[in-house]
Amino acid sequence: MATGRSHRPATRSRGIPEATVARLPLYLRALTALSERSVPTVSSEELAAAAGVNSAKLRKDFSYLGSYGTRGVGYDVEYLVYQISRELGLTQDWPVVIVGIGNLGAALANYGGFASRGFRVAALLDADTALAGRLVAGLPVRHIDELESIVADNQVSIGVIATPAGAAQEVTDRLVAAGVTSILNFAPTVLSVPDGVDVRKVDLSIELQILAFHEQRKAGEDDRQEPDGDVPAVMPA
Amino acid sequence: MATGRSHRPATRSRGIPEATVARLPLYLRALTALSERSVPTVSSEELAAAAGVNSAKLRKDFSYLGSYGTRGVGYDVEYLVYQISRELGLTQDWPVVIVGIGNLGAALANYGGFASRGFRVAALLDADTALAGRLVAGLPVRHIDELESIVADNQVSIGVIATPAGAAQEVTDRLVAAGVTSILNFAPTVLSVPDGVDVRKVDLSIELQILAFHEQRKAGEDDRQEPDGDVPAVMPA
DNA sequence: ATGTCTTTGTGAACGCGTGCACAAAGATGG
DNA sequence: CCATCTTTGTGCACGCGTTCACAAAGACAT
Repeated sequence: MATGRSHRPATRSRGIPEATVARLPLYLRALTALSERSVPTVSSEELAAAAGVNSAKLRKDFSYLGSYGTRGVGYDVEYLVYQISRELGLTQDWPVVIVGIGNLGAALANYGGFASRGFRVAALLDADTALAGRLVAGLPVRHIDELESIVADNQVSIGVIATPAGAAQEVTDRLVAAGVTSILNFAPTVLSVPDGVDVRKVDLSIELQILAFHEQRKAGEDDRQEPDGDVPAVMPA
Repeated sequence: MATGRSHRPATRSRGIPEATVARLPLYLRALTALSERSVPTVSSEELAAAAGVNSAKLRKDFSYLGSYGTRGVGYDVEYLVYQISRELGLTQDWPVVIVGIGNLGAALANYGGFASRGFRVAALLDADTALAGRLVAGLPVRHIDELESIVADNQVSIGVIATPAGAAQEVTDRLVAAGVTSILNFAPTVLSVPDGVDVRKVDLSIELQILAFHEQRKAGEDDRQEPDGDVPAVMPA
């Protein structure tokens, strides 16, 4: 999982399991593709294949939405797109600030997947005064000291942190103090936030390390290059 | 979780639960920080706090490694760094290719967290001939048609996909055919791969949508702006 | 109207992950 | 050597998530 949920013990939000919520964007993406091809209906089997999940799981997920499929036919694509979008809150506009306009921040600013899903980049912020005013993805980079006023003026509730690890906690504190209640963290640090603030993290290096673990295991099955056992009884120094 | 595991039903790799594997990089990061401050030992309580997890969970995780703490004292930092690194396969060198050198690909190429963890960027590939030869993070961008020879010559087993969604499956097929068995996918598509190939995905937009869901729920608790009920008995068209 | 066929929605069982709580282990001091 | 104190390692119970398998629902043809 490229991600960890907040520490709170799996708060089941309004009866919709967290695991289901995490899959809704996946379904939405597949459904949007179908919608663009003007496909009127899909069966749970087809949609599950497109989303890469088990069909029973998909049906159960939709049952939490109180979603209405038609037995013998399937689900109405347009209706489902609307339902899921509404459930995820994508029918409203979410202003977002991105802090830290390095390579990653610029990539995020340019990422098309945001705008098309109801997310609007309200501002790009960076501590580097040399960057100030430069256009990235058509938006001017503004200085971090404008954070508080920008968050307040635009009613920003979601912040994206793409700063170096060292700056992440301070930026978080300022975002939270300014009123942000959801944070997407790309910096490789554990952020501490008060109750009521959600943090999701994406760590590029962690994902790669998990892959390396499995890769090593695969290699070890074919030819184990390790002479001694896998769990040697070596004592620590 | 920003991530989904491969479809295979939770293959417990050599007795180490998948959930534990996903946390090892987290522990490693915290331990590395302690190591740099020359801290000799940590208790499970301290380390758990630094990693943002429950201490009992951490102790159980380490018990899978056959790890040796000392009762009454804690864990030896250096020893644990070594153990986890070895377990994750980070003591060896992992050549990686990055395909798609747009904003995101460039960000990944520049990301310091890779090199410091045993990952070496063997090559940057892009289909755009205009990019060919340009230096990104000190490496020349090479044309996608060199993929097969580069993978073979460098024994690359891990590929990172940062292309647009439309190109991702084709790139995947070529990577797999060339011998890559682990893929980290940043493109917003479901990739199909043969058995034995691991795929992990990171979808920036999905994370944001999950945050939006919780954000909406929070807002709904204070003042519900929706006049009708949350689960209206509206029939599909 | 009736029968057949497709597909949904869900009851139930199972397995994994989590966290409590405690016994065992070892360090430390007298 | 013994007592005390700290911290690990884990047995156990609980809850969430997943999957199977099937009954109910509806479409469609005759």
